Amino acid sequence: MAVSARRGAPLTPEEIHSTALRLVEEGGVEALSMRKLAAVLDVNPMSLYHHVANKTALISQICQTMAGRLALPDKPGSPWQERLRDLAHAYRRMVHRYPSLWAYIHTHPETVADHQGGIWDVLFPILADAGVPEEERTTTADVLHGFVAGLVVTERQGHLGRDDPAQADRVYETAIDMIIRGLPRP
Amino acid sequence: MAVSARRGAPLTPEEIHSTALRLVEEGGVEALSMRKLAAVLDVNPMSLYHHVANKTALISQICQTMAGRLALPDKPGSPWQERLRDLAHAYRRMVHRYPSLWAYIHTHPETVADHQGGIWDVLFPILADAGVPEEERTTTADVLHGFVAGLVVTERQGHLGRDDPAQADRVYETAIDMIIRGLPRP
DNA sequence: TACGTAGCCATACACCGTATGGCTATCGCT
DNA sequence: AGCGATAGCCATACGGTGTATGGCTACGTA
Repeated sequence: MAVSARRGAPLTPEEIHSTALRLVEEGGVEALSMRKLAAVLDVNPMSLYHHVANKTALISQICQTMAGRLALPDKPGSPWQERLRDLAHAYRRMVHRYPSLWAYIHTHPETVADHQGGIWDVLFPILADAGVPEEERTTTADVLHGFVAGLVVTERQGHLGRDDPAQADRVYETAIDMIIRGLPRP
Repeated sequence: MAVSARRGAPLTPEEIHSTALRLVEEGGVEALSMRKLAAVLDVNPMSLYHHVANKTALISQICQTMAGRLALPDKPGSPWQERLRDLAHAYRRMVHRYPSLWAYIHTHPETVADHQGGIWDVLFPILADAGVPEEERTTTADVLHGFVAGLVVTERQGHLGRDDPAQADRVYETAIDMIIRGLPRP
């Protein structure tokens, strides 16, 4: 199969994805270039294109592997308020781990498929328990997701806890309180 | 002064900013390049650098001119709920007008100075009327801004009103309701 | 043994931002 | 009037980007 002269084994999509994700974690999305990635993998840049359609497809794929790493908590017995809070915290943790990639997703929504798997499977039952009627759950989920996403972006921008990370935690908590307070219809 | 051979008059920063903003409105931030801008202005690319420090400075400047175009409503007599709603709508209108530039700001917060002028001067009195104690107003403003920004981004991504723009209006309205409901402490 | 093909690579193209340095026409000053 | 400073413009060049094109090698299968 004409394996690379410099490397022993042939490339695998997994190897490409993980190293690309590592590059993004280290230097942001703008630090990921096909040439640099190829250099790290010790391969000619064009060899990547035998395993990846193009750069945007690659980013989309590593976005999905990142989303797959979202640690989803759900304690079915607990009240919906607590579960919603846990979910918001899990979301926050993930954004803090991959801030740059997350910003990319926010401006390129097409990279992530719609409303299936991951967060949504956890969020919908929570909304059901909170008394949101079924026909409103999709949009409510969208609104809540928008709120939390905007909140985390704001935090990433340095506001809410400019100096003190403990204060950021507190502000995040009270913001979640606000959401929980606002969710039930009067 | 050795005016351009091809143009009659010398370049002005205003001309550069407005044409750059036009390019961004038409094709997004990624469609703005110094070379294209120079071509539109019928000038050598390097001539731009006598009026603009570099590309990011240029973008930062057109961000500010955009922010200056935010139509800020404020009816001091009305209740804070109504004024908050008006502000959220003004924000939404602006994001819809310059979606790409807005996304850029969200991922490059350094482009816009902090907490002075524009929105904040209007938002702070509203929060005061809503009974938010002074020492919490900054973070509360940040949280609310995060909420609304995330909401609009979500809308821009096609959710909340996928098909029907009227439905998007309705959902936005109820989301603002939710914020207003959640703002006062219990 | 012959062939298809999977994997790799070298080259090239068009684009990008911008550092460098030189040209010219105008202004203020002597 | 003469002259230096300077504002505005431009040509060239460097290092970077994504990727189209086409050719090479070595393996699996028939």
